[in-house]
Amino acid sequence: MPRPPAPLLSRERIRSRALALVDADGLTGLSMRRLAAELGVQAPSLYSHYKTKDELLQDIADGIMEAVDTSAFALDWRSGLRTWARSYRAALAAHPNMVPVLATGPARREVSLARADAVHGGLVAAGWPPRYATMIGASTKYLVLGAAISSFSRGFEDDVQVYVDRYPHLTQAHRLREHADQIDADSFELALDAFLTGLDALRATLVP
Amino acid sequence: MPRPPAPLLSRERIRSRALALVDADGLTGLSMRRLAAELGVQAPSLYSHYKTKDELLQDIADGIMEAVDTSAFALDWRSGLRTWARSYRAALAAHPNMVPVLATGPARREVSLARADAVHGGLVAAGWPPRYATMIGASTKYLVLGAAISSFSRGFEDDVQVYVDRYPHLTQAHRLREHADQIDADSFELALDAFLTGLDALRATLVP
DNA sequence: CTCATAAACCGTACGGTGTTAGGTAACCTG
DNA sequence: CAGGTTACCTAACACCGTACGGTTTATGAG
Repeated sequence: MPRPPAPLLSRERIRSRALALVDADGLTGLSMRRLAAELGVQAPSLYSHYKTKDELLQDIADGIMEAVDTSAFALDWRSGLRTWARSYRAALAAHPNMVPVLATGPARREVSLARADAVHGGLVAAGWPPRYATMIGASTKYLVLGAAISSFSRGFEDDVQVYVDRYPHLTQAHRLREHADQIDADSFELALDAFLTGLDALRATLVP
Repeated sequence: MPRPPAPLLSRERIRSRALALVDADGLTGLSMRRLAAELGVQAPSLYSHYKTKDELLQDIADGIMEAVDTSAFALDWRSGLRTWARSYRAALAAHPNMVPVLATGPARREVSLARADAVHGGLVAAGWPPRYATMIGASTKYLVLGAAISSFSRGFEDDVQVYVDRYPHLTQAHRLREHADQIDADSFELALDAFLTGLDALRATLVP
């Protein structure tokens, strides 16, 4: 079968099917052959649309980053940071298997850069010294990516009983195993709150 | 060559050589064949010592986690948390390529569990309600793992000039490119400080 | 001291991976 | 309508993790 009358593939079709595969079966569940098969096509055909598998993954990552919201910096830096962090975390939590790609991939992605610029700009506009704006942006990113990748719910295996007697202090945590998602969400909010409170205090020492 | 008079391999020899490979060339730089070659041996021979490649990686991860220090909880929870977070971050920063394994791997590793138990226990002993101890432990881990995996220094590529004019607010950050490691360290300290300050405030509302 | 067993190496091989090369026919531009 | 580009194909390369079985040697039991 040579070039078909109507294209069978498109970057968008490939990307969305690939993301579905990753969501369902993890990063290792995505292979070019398997993806091609799901699209009713042979593996090398994908290379007419993406130069490498990594380019495909980065493109998917770009799509995920578009859900991140930095608009609230128009209000004030606190809301800006909060909205940014929450939407960022939500975007990652929607596709947890993609987090390693998002986290380790280069920041050259257009979308990431635009977001970083908005954050930095918003903080500077609110009166933070540029150096602090950089650090606050980085710190918040730490929190978000850390929460996404080391999510509590992924931390424990299914057979819980093993640990319980060996590590008595963890009992409580294990008992809450099924509420792990809630723990994750609560921990993130706690961290964000504490962090912002701390920033307020810091700011007071900077701008008396 | 059958069983040699003196063993050519040992778990320790394999593990340390494997870690050296990962440190030098990243996770993708570690293959069983290549590792075996470096040890003067054939790939399948490694399977006499490790059941799978993943078991090897988890063993390496265990070794890294041993450098994490939770002893300072004996003093007070603030020092405990600080020392834990710093030593944890340092351990990861020493082997940044291993971070994805450390972050996504199961928490069933003996060493990780012992650490988590110490943290939880330390916080509870200091008067934090168990539920908060869990969240504070998780939050701190977010910070550490996020800092390790999304390290600022890895965020930007070498050819910097491309972005500078497109994203004016980032100029400052880029100028500091070569100080990226310092930015990482400073951002982490800032985040940790702010977080702890916020926890103090939170504790004041809990224990009046 | 013998003898069975387990251990630690080897070579071979299977099924998978990302990717390249070259072929063919349909599309798009001149 | 000619010619180049495009989007598919098949075949193949170089790798990957690892299962299998063979060979010898160390080890532990009687």
